[in-house]
Amino acid sequence: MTRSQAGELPVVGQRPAERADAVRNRRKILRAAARLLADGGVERLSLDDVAAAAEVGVGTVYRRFRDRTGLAIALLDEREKEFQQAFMSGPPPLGPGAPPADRVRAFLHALVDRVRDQFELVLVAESAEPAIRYGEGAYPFRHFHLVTLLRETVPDRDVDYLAAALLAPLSASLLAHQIRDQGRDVESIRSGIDDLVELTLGGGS
Amino acid sequence: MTRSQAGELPVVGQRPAERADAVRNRRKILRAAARLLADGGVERLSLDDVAAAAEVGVGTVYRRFRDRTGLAIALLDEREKEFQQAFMSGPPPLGPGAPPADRVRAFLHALVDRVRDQFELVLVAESAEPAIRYGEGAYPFRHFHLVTLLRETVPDRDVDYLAAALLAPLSASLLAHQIRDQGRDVESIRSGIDDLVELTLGGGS
DNA sequence: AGACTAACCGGAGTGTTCTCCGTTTTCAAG
DNA sequence: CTTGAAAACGGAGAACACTCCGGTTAGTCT
Repeated sequence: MTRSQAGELPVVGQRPAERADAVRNRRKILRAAARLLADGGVERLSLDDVAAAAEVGVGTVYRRFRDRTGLAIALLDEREKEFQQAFMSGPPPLGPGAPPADRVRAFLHALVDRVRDQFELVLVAESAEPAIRYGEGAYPFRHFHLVTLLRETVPDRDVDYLAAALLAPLSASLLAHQIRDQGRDVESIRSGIDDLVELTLGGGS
Repeated sequence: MTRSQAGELPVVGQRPAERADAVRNRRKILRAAARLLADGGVERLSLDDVAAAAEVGVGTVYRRFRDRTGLAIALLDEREKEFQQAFMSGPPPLGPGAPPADRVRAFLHALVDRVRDQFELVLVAESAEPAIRYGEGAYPFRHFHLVTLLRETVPDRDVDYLAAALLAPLSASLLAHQIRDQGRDVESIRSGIDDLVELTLGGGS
């Protein structure tokens, strides 16, 4: 009630644009983090070490990336853009052109690979607060994409919930258990997904 | 190769039975933890504080409960037993007697309440390592229960995977987002679950 | 150029989780 | 009751995530 009187009401996501030194440091930190990660895995990714390797104070790391999970998300975001293009505008069945049910299946299959490629990092990213895990980064896009596809196949259902329900089994945490602990191979997970999609969206034809 | 020669080969889960002081301390810790939890919520549940309140060294807390998530799991396990009895041998539709699809639906509905009742604690428990989160505590029972029900309705599918896929959307983390951040009410989540179950297991009739 | 301000920087400091190991306790066998 | 050893205890300390704030810098306005 005290803020924004009559003047410029700030547009929602309109941030003031980053200063030059801020940009420089963000890059330095990301590069250092990627390097440390390539070496000793996620454990090596202590933010003190990252700060030291980036020749920057810890405070700077936290201001740029909020917390450990924020850094993980930022690292993931780099490859995520390719993935987004693949399912938004790439070749079918992942991209447009194929029947929706096929695209859903292709999307979930691709997601398995995506998670598997950067297991440790995704695991860290998933430990973010729910508001962040599901409200920022890659998730909203993935969810929106699924909602769009589901609207074409089961329009009279709660597509919003169903989309979330289809994404949930692809958490890194569950996949880690199925693959590492249970010894399931990726192929059998794919076919499990196929079962799920066939049942929910019909045989596909 | 050095252990177990000819003598007593140890049975798999056969632990040596807890010593008297161990039992006493375990109880002291659990009571202290429950009390702190009732006061200041999960944040108050720092293990130093728990140890102090239980009049026990921190080392003892960690030996008895492995880590923070282990304590959360132990606290949850107390009420979990009632829940298990409800779906194993209670009245239908949750317990035996109703058609499998109805039991699945009732089970998932009950699970929403279960998670909601102890949101904070479940959130902590879910941050356990995958091997623990899915390999110990409540999860294996829930999964096994679903597998049993699914075998009666979709026997020619990968019921093991499907059971995991039905449990995944009921993570505290996702529910927290849907309820707290998105403002969904529990009723709409229930109906979302109904959509999911109807689609996968047929109309129910 | 000079001055002003908001954004940014660094790193010492705080609180917390978890480990390590010397000491103590339990309990069973003699 | 004594004795021996496995199990448990306690708490100092290491490691780490994250905060706070006095000092610095970039970018803007005159």
